Amino acid sequence: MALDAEARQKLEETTRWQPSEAEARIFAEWIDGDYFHPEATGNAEDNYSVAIPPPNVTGVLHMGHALNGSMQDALVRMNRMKGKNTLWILGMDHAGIATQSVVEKRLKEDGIDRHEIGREDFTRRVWQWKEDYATRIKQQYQRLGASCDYERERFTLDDDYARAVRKVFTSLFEKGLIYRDNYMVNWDPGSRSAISDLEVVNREMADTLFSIDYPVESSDRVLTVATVRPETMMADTAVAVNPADPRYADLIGEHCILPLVGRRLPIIADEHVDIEFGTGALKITPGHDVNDFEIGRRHGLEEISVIGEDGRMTEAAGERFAGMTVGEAQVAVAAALREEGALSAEEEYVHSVPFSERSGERIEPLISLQWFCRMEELAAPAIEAVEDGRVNITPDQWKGVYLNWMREIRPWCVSRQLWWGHRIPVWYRGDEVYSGEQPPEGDGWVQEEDVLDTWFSSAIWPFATLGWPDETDELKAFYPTDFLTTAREILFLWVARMIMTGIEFAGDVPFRDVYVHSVIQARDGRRMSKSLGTGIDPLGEIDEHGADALRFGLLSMSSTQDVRYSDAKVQQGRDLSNKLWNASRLILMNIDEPEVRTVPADPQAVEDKWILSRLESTIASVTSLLDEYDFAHAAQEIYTFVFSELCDWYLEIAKPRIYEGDGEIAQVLLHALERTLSLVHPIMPFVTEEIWRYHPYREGHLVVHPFPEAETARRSEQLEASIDHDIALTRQLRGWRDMAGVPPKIVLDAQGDASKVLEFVGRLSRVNIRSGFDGESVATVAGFGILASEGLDMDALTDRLGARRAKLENDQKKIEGKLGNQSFVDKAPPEVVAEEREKLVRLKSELVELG
RNA sequence: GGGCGGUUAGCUCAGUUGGAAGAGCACCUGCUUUACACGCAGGGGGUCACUGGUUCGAGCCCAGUACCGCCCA
Repeated sequence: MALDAEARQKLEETTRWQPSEAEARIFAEWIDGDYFHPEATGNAEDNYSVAIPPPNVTGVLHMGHALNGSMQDALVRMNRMKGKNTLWILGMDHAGIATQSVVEKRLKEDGIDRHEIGREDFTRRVWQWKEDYATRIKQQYQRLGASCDYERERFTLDDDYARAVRKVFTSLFEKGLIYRDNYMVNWDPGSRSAISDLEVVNREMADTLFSIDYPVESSDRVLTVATVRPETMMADTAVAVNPADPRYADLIGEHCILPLVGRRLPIIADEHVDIEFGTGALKITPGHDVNDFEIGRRHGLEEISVIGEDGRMTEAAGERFAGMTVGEAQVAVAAALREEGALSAEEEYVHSVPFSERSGERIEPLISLQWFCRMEELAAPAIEAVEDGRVNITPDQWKGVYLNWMREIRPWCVSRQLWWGHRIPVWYRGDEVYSGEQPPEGDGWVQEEDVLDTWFSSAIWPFATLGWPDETDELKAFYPTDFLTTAREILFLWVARMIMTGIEFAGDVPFRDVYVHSVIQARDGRRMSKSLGTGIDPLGEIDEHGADALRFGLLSMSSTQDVRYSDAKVQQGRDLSNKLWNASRLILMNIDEPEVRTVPADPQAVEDKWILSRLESTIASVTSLLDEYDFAHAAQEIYTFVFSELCDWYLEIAKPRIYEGDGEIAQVLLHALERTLSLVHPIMPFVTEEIWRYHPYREGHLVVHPFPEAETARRSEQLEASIDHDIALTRQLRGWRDMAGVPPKIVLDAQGDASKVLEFVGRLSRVNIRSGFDGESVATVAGFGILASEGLDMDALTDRLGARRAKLENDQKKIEGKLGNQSFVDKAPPEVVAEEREKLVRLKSELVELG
């Protein structure tokens, strides 16, 4: 099939790849073709599936999603092209605290407080928000080209999903792993909720360190304690010293008196106390400090709370301070102590202070009644799964990080004092507590007000999205999934928990491979963040350079370490898409479809064999790089092949035959183009699909075209080396011309045997090589005698030849020194020594040529 | 405080088992070569953070120092 007139015209006038014109149209074709929506048939062993890390419905697509999506899509597309039944599960996360707070903030701008409108009305408004944002996020993934199954979109608060969550909770409850306890939690006064350890960020802060004298009972002595939080002293229930500290050994078991309050505090001994810090005596406040809480539990101390959930002092703080904010109380307590003469020192102290990642407020450690999940039993098999390789974590170092954390896992506080989320399936009636998937029978039951931590529902994402707990066809076909790519910051929050629940509830690990990708930082090396204003909008980059360019750029800048966003890499991607487009124009506009589509196993032209060998080598290496998740090198291999080998050399070498209408080269080119497009498609889907539209072999969309499998029979290192030699000669001649200042238009004459090199050497270097010229050659280059010509600038040449000679002589000296070293010759492997000798020979012959 | 990672060309980054350092961008010199100036050809540019050690040979291995970053407490 030759190009029809319309197609030819389109190719002729489109001299640049224009992503904005094509991308939406192409994506619509993929959707119409239903390529992303597989039947739930077959089994997970043969099929390929990936569950997207569900983006939060709080925001829009950011660079992290774009990177993550590019990686997943590359693998998903490659496996789909390999003919596997492939599913990429799409969905969003309700993101409890985050979503509730953005909606709350929005309402506040309209002067609405959520407590005024009530739980039901509030959550209805959040759902409305969710609908808007889920639609936007979905469209943004489509802009990126993500080949998710848009018909199987899931949300962590859907009815079916909620059923799965209740089932998991109830089952853990019945196993006794879920329990309710008064425990120290990270209280976030901003969201008025407990949050998990993993949602706390520590920041360096300068505070005042107060030294307070606690008089020892029936003695003249005082114990001086140092604290940054004097306002919590009303909750002190002991003073602790280190048992190994000789200064206080005699006081252990005695009591001291709490200033301002007058309470008797036992003086206890605990290993935790740092002898070096302050005076070595520590006030113990089990109600308001994490470490003190544990010391208190060890010694059976009373737990007093003087700070309420609103961040204000309670009645228990005494009427002098009750109702004050924590900050106000600190000032008031310090003043009162000063008045009493109990404050012996104040100094500045820099330490690390916990803040809520969500609300940004300082965490108030409080004791409160919360639901917890005990983790050891769930962690054990999840540790094993990584140890024995059923789950493989790449890069390797993260495996160790995962294992360390899992081995020291702590109870997980799963309750949150929010409205937006899965309401905990527990009901109370008097002292009775019931947990079940459905409300209990009978009257008088009241459901728990709290909701579950968002991560409790995301923890079951890979199987809950497939219909669990029902035994669906989807589960059978697509669980476990194959691959998960994630940012390392959610390795514990999310990945570890999925492995635990997967094993516990779905009977198998949730995925085989976890790839922890790098963080793309802002151009200046800072973190990309909305609040810093350092974010780069992927949609803006797509508008400007095209989705293929962004995908290529992100993949090639990704690495095992954090990297700065590189505009140059995105431009490289744009250049590559343009190059593919134009190389294809050259081929498609000048070549007619051959009668036979196959390419001979042994084509006549050596350059044809060469490019086919290079193509198959590239296919082999790109495929294996993608298999080991080395996206950056895969992208670079493709770039080098297309630019350097295919375009700069092969197409230039082949041009005369292209224009002559050579039959064999038509076969070679169309074959090479078909395979190149297929190879590149997983990384740059749009431009390749668009080019494929014009390819005479096209029978359907490229998105489902077979992915090339490397044909080893076409590969020949020997052949590659021989063409590489002629390429090197060409470059040598070109370099010499430039050195000699020969204008590009002038064709030089050179004395030599043209049959010893391929035709292109003379053509591409613009040197007319033949034997039998009259006249003397002025220089010898690569064995050819260059004849005098009007274009030669002999002075410039002499200067530059001198420089070249100096460099060669220097190299020669180095190698001779090496070979003169007896122990090198004796001890180095013979092939290394031989190589050095060859190098020396080459250098010497080039020096001779220079004259 | 514990752990991990980084320091290579002006910039951003690669460097497989130790054999003498690469890419892209930027820079310089040419080129309206009928696929592409988002292009082509040629070129300059590095005490591989520092100090010791192992080795015939170290960017790579070992020990230490400095600075930067991340995770956990």
